[in-house]
Parts: sequence; structure tokens; C-alpha cells
Amino acid sequence: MIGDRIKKRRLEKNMSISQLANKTGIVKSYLSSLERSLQKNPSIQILEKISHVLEIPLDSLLHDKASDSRSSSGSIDDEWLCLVREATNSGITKEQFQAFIDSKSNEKRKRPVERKDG
Amino acid sequence: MIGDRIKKRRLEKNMSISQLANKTGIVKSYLSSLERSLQKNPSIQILEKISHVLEIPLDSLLHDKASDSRSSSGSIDDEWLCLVREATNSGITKEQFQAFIDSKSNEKRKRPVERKDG
DNA sequence: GTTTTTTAATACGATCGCCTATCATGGGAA
DNA sequence: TTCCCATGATAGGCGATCGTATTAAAAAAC
Repeated sequence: MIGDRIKKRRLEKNMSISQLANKTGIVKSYLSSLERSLQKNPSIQILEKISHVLEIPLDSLLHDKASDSRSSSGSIDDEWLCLVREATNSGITKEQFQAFIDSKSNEKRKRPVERKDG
Repeated sequence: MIGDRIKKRRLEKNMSISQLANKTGIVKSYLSSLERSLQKNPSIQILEKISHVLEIPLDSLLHDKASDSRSSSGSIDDEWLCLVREATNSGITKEQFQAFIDSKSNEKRKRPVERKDG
């Protein structure tokens, strides 16, 4: 959860809750409840302050990254980036890719997975 | 402001406030007040729903692209990353994507270029 | 060993985020 | 012309966010 990631990053930066509170202007009681996931839906202004002081992109705070325990599952790793570069170099457009995604999604919905074709 | 960017992106996607409300599950009155900057500090869950449906990274919603983005022509920009996330969320594998790229490349090679533009 | 400081947690309250309900306007169909 | 629907805006209210104040425990200083 986001609280876990905030705490993890804060410890990586060798920072206490009080120090983070001082630098962000957010009271430490709220930071404590965020880190312990008692609060789970902070506002964007709160999160931007935290990500700025912790020097980490918002996306990395919000979602698991490769550095977390679950790596490369659901996240974009170098292989995907290579494929995207290859696609753009081949002249494939975003619209074409969007259509491809839609078609694959529709395939999965229409037919349960049983087809085994090469 | 963030409301301006939400509206701009919504219009780019040819979507009304009511349609965006239906897809995000956020009431249109709140979306309207966000776009008109009557509300300026939405929660992260609200913003994630909006950015997901509008297919735009959070950072692009939060900040002007010109001032923040490092993307340049030819490289992978935020929209591509968004599409890739959508693809992985749909269960599309790298192998499937690679096959798609190959098929598109072969399509282009099989059909000789008849357009003479320049 | 005692005191001070730092750290994190807890209780409570005020403001605001985001909801429901409704209104005003314009376009299309009957 | 009237009715229906979609669109965007407005009013009011409840529950959540995020603040203040305080407490408890551990570490550092004397």
C-alpha cells in the first residue's frame, strides 16, 4: 500500500517522521497514520509534497515498482520499453496499438481460455 | 491548473463530462467543479480514476507537459507508457506484442509504397 | 542512574472533498 | 410546437481528511 511505500522510501532517505513533517509541512500525526495505512486516500497536494521531499515520482509511490518484492509483474520494464521503441520505429501508431489492445481484450471476454494455437 | 488539463484532455478524447462520469464513477457535478477549478485538491483515488480513463499519466495531469516532460519526438512519451500499462493490465504479453509488431511490419513490407509524398 | 531529546502513536475537532438532488439550456425526434 | 435527452452548472449536506494537543517509549546526553 501507499503507506508502506512512503515509509520505505523515508527510511531509504534516512529520515524520521518528524524530519519529513518539517520538510513537507505535513503534521507528523498525519504522516504516521498514512504510513500505517490508517489513512488511505490523501489529497494530491499532500502526496506531491511527500514525493517532492522524498525525491520519488508519484507513480512510484502509488504503485509497486520493480524494486519492490513483486518485480516486472504489471510494471513496465526494459523489455517493454524496447518493444515500444521497435513499434514506433516500425511506424506503428498509438491508435493502432489501442485497437490491438481492444481486440485482445475482446478476445479474452468472448472466449474463455481454451484455444491453444501457435 | 489541473482542472484545465483535465478538461483539455477530456475534449481531446471527444468525451463529455457525463461520459467521463460514467467511466470513472465520479459524479459529473464534481467533475464540473474540478474542471472549473472550484475544487483544486482532489484525492489520489479520484485522480487515478480520471487519469486511467483519459489515458494520461498523473504527472501530465498535474503539471504542464512542456515544463515537466523529458519526452522528445521519436522517444517514448507518456501516452505510450499509458497504453503499455493498459496492455499489461489486460493480460497482453510481450510475445503477443512482438507478434503484433512483426505482423504490422510485414504488412508494410508486403505492400509497396505507392504514396509519394514529401 | 537520571534527565532530556527524539520518535512515533493516539484522541478529538474543524474544514473540505465529493456526494445527491435539482435546474437551465440546446439539439433532435415526433 | 412540444417532448425527451444530453450537457453542464448550482445548492446543500454528510463523512473523510488533516489539523492541534497530548501521551508513551526509546535513545542520547549528562
